[in-house]
Amino acid sequence: MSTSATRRRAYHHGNLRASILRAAGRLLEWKGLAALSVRAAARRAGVSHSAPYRHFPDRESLLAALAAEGFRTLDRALREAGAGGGLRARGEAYVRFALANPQCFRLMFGGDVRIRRDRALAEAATRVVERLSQAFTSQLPEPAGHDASIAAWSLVHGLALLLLDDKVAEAARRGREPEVFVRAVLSSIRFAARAPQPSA
Amino acid sequence: MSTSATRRRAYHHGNLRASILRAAGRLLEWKGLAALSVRAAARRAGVSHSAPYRHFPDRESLLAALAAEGFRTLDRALREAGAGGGLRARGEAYVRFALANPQCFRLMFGGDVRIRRDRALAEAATRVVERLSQAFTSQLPEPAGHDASIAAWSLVHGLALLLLDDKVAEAARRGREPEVFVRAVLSSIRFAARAPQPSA
DNA sequence: GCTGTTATGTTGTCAATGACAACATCGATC
DNA sequence: GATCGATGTTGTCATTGACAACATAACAGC
Repeated sequence: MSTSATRRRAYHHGNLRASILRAAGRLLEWKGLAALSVRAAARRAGVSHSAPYRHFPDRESLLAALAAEGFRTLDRALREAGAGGGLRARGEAYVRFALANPQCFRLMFGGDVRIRRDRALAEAATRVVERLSQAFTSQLPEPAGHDASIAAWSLVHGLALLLLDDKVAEAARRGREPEVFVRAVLSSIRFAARAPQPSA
Repeated sequence: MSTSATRRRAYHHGNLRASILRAAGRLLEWKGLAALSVRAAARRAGVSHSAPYRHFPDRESLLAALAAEGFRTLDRALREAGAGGGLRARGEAYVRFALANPQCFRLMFGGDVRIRRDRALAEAATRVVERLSQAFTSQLPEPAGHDASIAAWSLVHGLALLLLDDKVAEAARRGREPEVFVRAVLSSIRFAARAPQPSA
């Protein structure tokens, strides 16, 4: 299992970068962003407190790598959802990802990591944005379609965050399963392509 | 000006709690949440490094107080917007508040403060939620109205955060002023008062 | 093989921070 | 005017991010 660590705890770890990322990812989801320290990740990976600095210049770079990973996963989820279903399927996939990886989602959009600082992160994020935008503009006429695509993204993004924050009271859910509730909320909206009454 | 500090730097500050809050608020907006340390706030208020602990049990309580203040301000803004205009005015006020107080808004909804832990905070937050919910359910028929109110909230909330995070590319704005852009995006949506139909 | 060079971990250290304890000072009350 | 509780200060500790100096492994060329 432990690649090269099995045979006898070598001085050189073999794949420390990946190990640190795994450890950091678990700490993030289990204990939250505040508890994710470089040193804690190092401890979990079984190396010295400053070993991670060989692979990540500073803490923010480590967070950026985690966020980039998140964007790639989200991108995959959106692609898969888009293959079978339409816009609504994509929206549900977006919210599902957020609910499944709450801390990661918050990291990706929380402003704790400056996206521009990390090239890989910037690219991964841009890809997601473009995918969302394309999916929409291909189905709605310009130029209103572009604004509608922002609106749709805002809708799923906001819903995901409100659910994560537990801001949506239990009462509002009326006992429905998350999946069902999300579908209902997303369905309560129509996009105005041009005239005020598109009537689906 | 400086209330009681003018006459000669008394041992007892007079109104340290408020001073700390002011200092913390400025640090928050100027330097961001990460740079808002208890000690920095104390320095700015001109007191010793642990003086704030007399008024706030820990750092999170200080943040909670700031967030509560934010919720109260937001509540006022929503009330004023609701008096003159309708739902859309409220939505625009919501986004406007977020853009005017980015760090505070993030603090209020970022998950860094556990809302339940602080009574004042919980009440202030609940009041905002109820106001938003009421405004909607009074204009849309139940039960779809309730889901639509969540959708509307999600919409403005998500839009605010995407704008804060700079996730919305310059291109998407097409040179429009923020106010105009927000109005356009919010206008591209209609609420389905009744049966949700699985369209696209 | 041997040696030098470079990438990768380790140990040691520093300043900043959150948190607490022990002490100082003020103001109100009897 | 002595006492006591609220409020502020000083001192201290463990944790953390960050860096420097050192150690070890891997590999190149000879």
